[in-house]
Amino acid sequence: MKLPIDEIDRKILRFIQADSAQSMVELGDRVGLSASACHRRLKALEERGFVAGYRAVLNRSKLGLSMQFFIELSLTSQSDKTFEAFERAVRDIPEILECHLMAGQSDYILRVVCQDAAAFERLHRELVARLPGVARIHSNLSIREVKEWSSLPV
Amino acid sequence: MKLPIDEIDRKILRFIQADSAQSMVELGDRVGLSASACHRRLKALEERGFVAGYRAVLNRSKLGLSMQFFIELSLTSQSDKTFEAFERAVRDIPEILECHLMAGQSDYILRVVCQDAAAFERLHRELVARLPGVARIHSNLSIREVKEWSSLPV
DNA sequence: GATGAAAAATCCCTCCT
DNA sequence: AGGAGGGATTTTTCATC
Repeated sequence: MKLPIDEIDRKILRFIQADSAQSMVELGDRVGLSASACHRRLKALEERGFVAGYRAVLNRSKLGLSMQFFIELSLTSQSDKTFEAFERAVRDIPEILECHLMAGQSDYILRVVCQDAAAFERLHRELVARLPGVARIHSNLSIREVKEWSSLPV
Repeated sequence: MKLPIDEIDRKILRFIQADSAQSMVELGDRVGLSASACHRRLKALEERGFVAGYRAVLNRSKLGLSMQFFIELSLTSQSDKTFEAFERAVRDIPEILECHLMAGQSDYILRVVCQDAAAFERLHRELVARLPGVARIHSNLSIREVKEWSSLPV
C-alpha cells in the first residue's frame, strides 16, 4: 500500500470535501486532469481509505433544529463498566450528534441539537441527566456558528 | 412554499445523510418508492432548501490529523470591532474547523485538528494565542470520538 | 506507471400513462 | 406514483507517452 499522495490528490480531496456532487468532468477541470484520470485517482484514494464516506448536509434551521448545545459532563466513577454503559446509552440518543471522551476536568463533551428551549429542557432532564453514571452536567448554548462545515486541511 | 414534509421525505433525508453516494434505485428501494418518484421528492427537498450540500467525509487519521481539541476562549472586550476582527481571523485559519459564539462564561469555542503535540503547540502559540482580542484560552483534548458524524434527527 | 480518448455500462431525469 | 426513453455521466478499455 503506497502511502504518499501528491498535490493533485490533495486537490481532489479538497474539492470533494467542499462539494461531492460535481461531475468527474468538473472535478477533472479543477485539478487539471481528464475525467478518466481524475476518476482513477479518486477511486484509488477511496480504495486506500482516505474517504470515509459521502453525506448530504442538511439545513438545520429548515428542519426546526435551530438550537445547539455543547454539554460537558463527568461520571460518578472511572470504572470501565461505567464508561461503557454511558457510551452505549449516548449512541442511542439521536439528538446527541457527537460525543467526545475528554482529557482534563470534564470526562465527556456532547454536541446536541434541538428545536427550542422546551425541547432542550426535556432532552436535558429526561435523557442526558438520566444517562448512566452521570455526576455533573454543564450546558453551553451556541448562539451562532461563526465557522462551520470547514474542510480538513489537506 | 409548502412546509410540511411527510415520513417518506424524512426517510430520504435520513438515508442521504448517512450515504449520499447511493443510486436512486437503491434509495427508492429503502424508502419504498420507485426511482423516479424518489428522484422527484429529493429534487423537491433540495429545491425547498432542506439540503445544504453534498460532501465527502475524509479519514482524519489517514491524513495524519489525529489530534482534535476544543478550545474555549474569551475576548478582551465586548465591542463589535473586537468580535468582527476575531471572527474574520478565525475564518482564515484552516486548522480551525468550527467556531461557535457561546452564551455563558466562554465567548467562543473552537474545534481544531492537528497532527501531533508539536503541531498543536505551534498552532496554539502562533495562531490561536495571536488571534485579535484574545484574553483567555483553555484547551481541551478529545481523547476519543465516542460518537461522530451522526445524522440530524429528522 | 500514469494519461487522454473513446467505448461500454450505468444512472439521471423527463415525459407519459 | 410507476415505467420507458433519451441523454448525460460514470466506468472500463486501450493506445500512447
